[in-house]
Amino acid sequence: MGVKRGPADMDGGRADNVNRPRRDEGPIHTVGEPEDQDIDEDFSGKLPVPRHATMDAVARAHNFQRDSVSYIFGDHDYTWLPLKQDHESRPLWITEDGHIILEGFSPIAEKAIDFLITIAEPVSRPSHIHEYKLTPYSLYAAVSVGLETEDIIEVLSRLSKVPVPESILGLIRDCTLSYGKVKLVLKHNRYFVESSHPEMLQTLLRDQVIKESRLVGDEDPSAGGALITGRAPIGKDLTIPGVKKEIPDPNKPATDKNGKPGDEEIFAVVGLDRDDDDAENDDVHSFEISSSSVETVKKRCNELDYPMLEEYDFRNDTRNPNLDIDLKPITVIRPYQEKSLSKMFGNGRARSGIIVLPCGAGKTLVGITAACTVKKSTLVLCTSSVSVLQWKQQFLLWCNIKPHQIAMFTSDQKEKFLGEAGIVISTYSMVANTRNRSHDSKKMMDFLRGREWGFLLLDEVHVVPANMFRKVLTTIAAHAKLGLTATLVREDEKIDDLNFLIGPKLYEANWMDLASKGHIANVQCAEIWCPMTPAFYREYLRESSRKRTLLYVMNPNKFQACQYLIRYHEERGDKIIVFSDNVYALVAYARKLEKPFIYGETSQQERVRILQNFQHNPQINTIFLSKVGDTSIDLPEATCLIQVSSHYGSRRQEAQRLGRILRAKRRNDEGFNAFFYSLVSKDTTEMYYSTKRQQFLIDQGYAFKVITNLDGMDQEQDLVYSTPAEQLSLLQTVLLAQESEADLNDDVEPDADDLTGNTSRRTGAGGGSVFSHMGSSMAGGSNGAKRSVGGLKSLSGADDMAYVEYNKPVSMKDKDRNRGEHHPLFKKHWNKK
DNA sequence: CCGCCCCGGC
DNA sequence: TGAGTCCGGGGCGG
Repeated sequence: MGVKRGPADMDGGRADNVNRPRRDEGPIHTVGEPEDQDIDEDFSGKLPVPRHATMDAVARAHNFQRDSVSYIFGDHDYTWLPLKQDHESRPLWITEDGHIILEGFSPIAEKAIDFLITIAEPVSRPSHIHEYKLTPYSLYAAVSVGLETEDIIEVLSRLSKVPVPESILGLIRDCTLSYGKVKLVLKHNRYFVESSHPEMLQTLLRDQVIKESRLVGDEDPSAGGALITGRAPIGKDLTIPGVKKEIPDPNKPATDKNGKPGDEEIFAVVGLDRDDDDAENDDVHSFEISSSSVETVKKRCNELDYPMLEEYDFRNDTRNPNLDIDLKPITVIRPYQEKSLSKMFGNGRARSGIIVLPCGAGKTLVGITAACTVKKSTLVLCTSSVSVLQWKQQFLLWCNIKPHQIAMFTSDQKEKFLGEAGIVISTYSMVANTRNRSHDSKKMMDFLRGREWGFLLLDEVHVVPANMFRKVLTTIAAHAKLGLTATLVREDEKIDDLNFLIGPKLYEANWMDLASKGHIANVQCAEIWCPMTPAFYREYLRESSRKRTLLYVMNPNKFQACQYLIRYHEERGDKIIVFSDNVYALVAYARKLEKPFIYGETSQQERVRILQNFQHNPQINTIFLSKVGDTSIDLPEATCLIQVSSHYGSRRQEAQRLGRILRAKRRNDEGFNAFFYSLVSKDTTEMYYSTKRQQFLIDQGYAFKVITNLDGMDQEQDLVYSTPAEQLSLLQTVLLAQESEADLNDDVEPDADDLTGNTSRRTGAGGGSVFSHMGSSMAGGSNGAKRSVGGLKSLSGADDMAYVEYNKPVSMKDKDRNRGEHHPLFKKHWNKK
C-alpha cells in the first residue's frame, strides 16, 4: 500500500478503463491525449517520482486542459468516419454514441448552435469546437418545443459531414415516437393524464404504479376503466410582450435575419410557430390521477418512455381569473430573452420547463415577462428572503402591477393580495416547511394550497431537487411551471430529476456568446499558484487533512498575492470582492489588509452599511465576503473578484461567483472586461478542488490562465508578512487557532486527539526527511488501520498522494455519471442493436 | 433579540 | 452508497 498505484487500480480495477482517462478525472488523468500517453505510463510505472517532476506533469496537464480544446475528443478516434463529399461546408460530426462535434468557426455555426441546443445537451463549448450530446432528455426537450422526429433527422443529416449513424437514427426515432403525445393537465384543481392517442393511455394504465395512482371519479358512471373524452382546445397567434418592433438596421449585415440563401433552406423546418399538434382538433382522452401521486406518475412515465408534457392553455382558461398585468411600455426584452420565451410559448400555450441564463443576463425579466404573458395568479419561489424582496421590486420596476397585488410570504411578512388574482412571492423553505407552523403561516398555506395557480415561477431552480424543496411541487397546484437558473448543475445526481419535476430544459444561453455580443461582461480568468512557504508547508505535511485547510489558506505567499492584486486593481479603479469560505481566514485577511468584511454573523444593518459604502464611497473599493455572498446578498456590481479560499469542488459556486462580475460592463475604460482570480496554494489539496470547480466555466468556454508568478510582485514594497519573523508569528497564530479548535472537538471525539498527538510527535522527530522515509514508514508501519490512514495523509504531501486521497470520490462520481448515461432508453436501445 | 432546530450544499 | 465537516439560511418559540 505504500506504493503509489497505477491508473488501473485508481479506477477501481475496471479493466475497460485502463488508459481510457476521462476529462473529469483531475489533472493527472487529463493527460490521456494520444501524444501525451507516455506521461500516463510514467505515472503507473515509475513512481514514486521526484516531487518536482510530478508537479511539472501536473502543471503540463493543467495547462493542457485549459489551453487546448482537443481534450474534448479524449480517447475517441473519429478518423474512421466516412466523410461526405461536400463535408467542408457542413459544420458537424456525429458519432455512434450520440456525441456531436461542431466547428464553431463555420459560417453557419450560429444557426447550427440554435438547432443543436434544441435537440442536444451542450457538453463543452470552448471557442472553436463545441461538443454536444444527444440524450433521451434532450430529445424530449426538442419534441416539447415543437420539433418532430423527421425534422430532427433531416436537419441533422444536412448539417453533418458524415452520414448520421443508424444507431442514432434509431435513437432519435425511439425517443421521439412517444414523446409529446401524453400530457399532464390541471383542471379544476385536479390532475388528468391526457392524450389524443387512447392506446397510449391504455398502455400507461397497464403499469402497476400508474394504475394505482388513478382516481376513478364518483360522478363518472362508467367507472371501471373508460377514459374521459372531450375536445381539444385551439390556440394560436400569441405575442410575447416586450418584444421590440423590428427596425431594419442599415449598419447590420442582413445575415442575422436572413442568412445566406442556402442556410434558410436548412433551417426552414425548424420554425417554432408551426402547428405542432396534428391532433389539434381531434378528441382528447384522459384519466384522472391523485394530486399526491403526480410526482410518482411523472417519474414513472419518464421511465416508460412516455414523458408527460405539461402545457397550459391559459388563454382558454376561463375558470381562473385573469390578472391585469403587463410590461411597462418602455420595457424591452433582449433577443435571447425573447428566444427563450418563444420556446416556452411557441405553440400559444405555456410549456413547463427550464430556462438557463447566466447571472446578470436578466433572468428575472424573463420570468416577469412570462408572468405578463400568462396573466394569471403567479407564485414565485426564491431561496432567501432577500431575493423575495428583490423580486417584488423587479416586478414593480418592469411591469404595471399595483403594489397591493403583490404579496410577500416569509417569516416576517405574511401578506395576501387583494382581489381575485395576484402575485405571491415566497421562499422554498417557507412553502416546503413540514414542521410546526405559526398560526399566520398556517392560514397563509391554506390560502396557497386552496387555489389553482396559473404560473409557478421557480428561481434558482437547481435547488428544487433537494429532498425538502421538491415538496413544493406537490403542495402547490400550478398549471405552468418555469424554472430559472444560471447553473443547471449539482454535485449530486439529482439534476436530472428536474425533467419530471419541472419539465425539459427549454433554452440555455451560451455565456461566451452573450459576452461577445456585449450583454454580459467579458471575464479574464486566472488561477494563481502560490507556493507554500517552507515553514507552512512543513506544518501542512504533518497535519491531518482536516486541519490543513487553514494552513494553505493562510499561506503568507497567498496573503501577499491577494494584497498585491487588490492594490493593482484598486489603482485601476476596479471594485473588488474577495471571497473566502473559511471564516477564520476571512477575518484575518480583512483585518490585516484593513478592509470591511461580511459573513454569516454580520448583522443586517452592518451588511447594508458596508455594501452601500462599497457601492458609493470612492474610498471603499474592496470588500471581503464569506459564502453569504454566494446567494443571499444583493451585491452591487464589481469588476474584479478574488477567491482566497473555497474548499470542495462546487462548480455551481464557482460559476455563481463569477456571475457576480458579469454585470460589470461599461464601468471601466476597457469597456467590458472583468477579472476573476483564484488563489491556490501550490502542492496542496486545493489544487485538486480548484480544477474541479472550474469545470463548469470551462465547459462554458472560459479559459483559465495559470499564473505562477505575478509580474511586479517582487518589486512591491510593504507587503504583509514579508519577513521571516512575521511569517513565523503568523504560523504560530494559525497553529494556535487550530489547537483551540481541536480542543473543542476533543470533547466530542477523544480519538482525534490521539491521532494528532501521534502524528505530530512522529513527524517532528523525522525532521526534514519526510519524503525519503515516506515509502518505508508507511509500508512497515505496525499501527492499526486508522493510524496508517493518518500517516498516508500526513506524509503524502506530494500532489500525487493528495490525488490518491481524492481519487476515490471522483471515480465514484464518474461511475454515477456513467449510470446516468445508461438511461433506460439508451439501455434498451443498445440492447436492441 | 437570541437560541434552537432543521435543512442545503460539498 | 453512506458518512461527516463547516457555514449559512429560514422559521419558530422563548
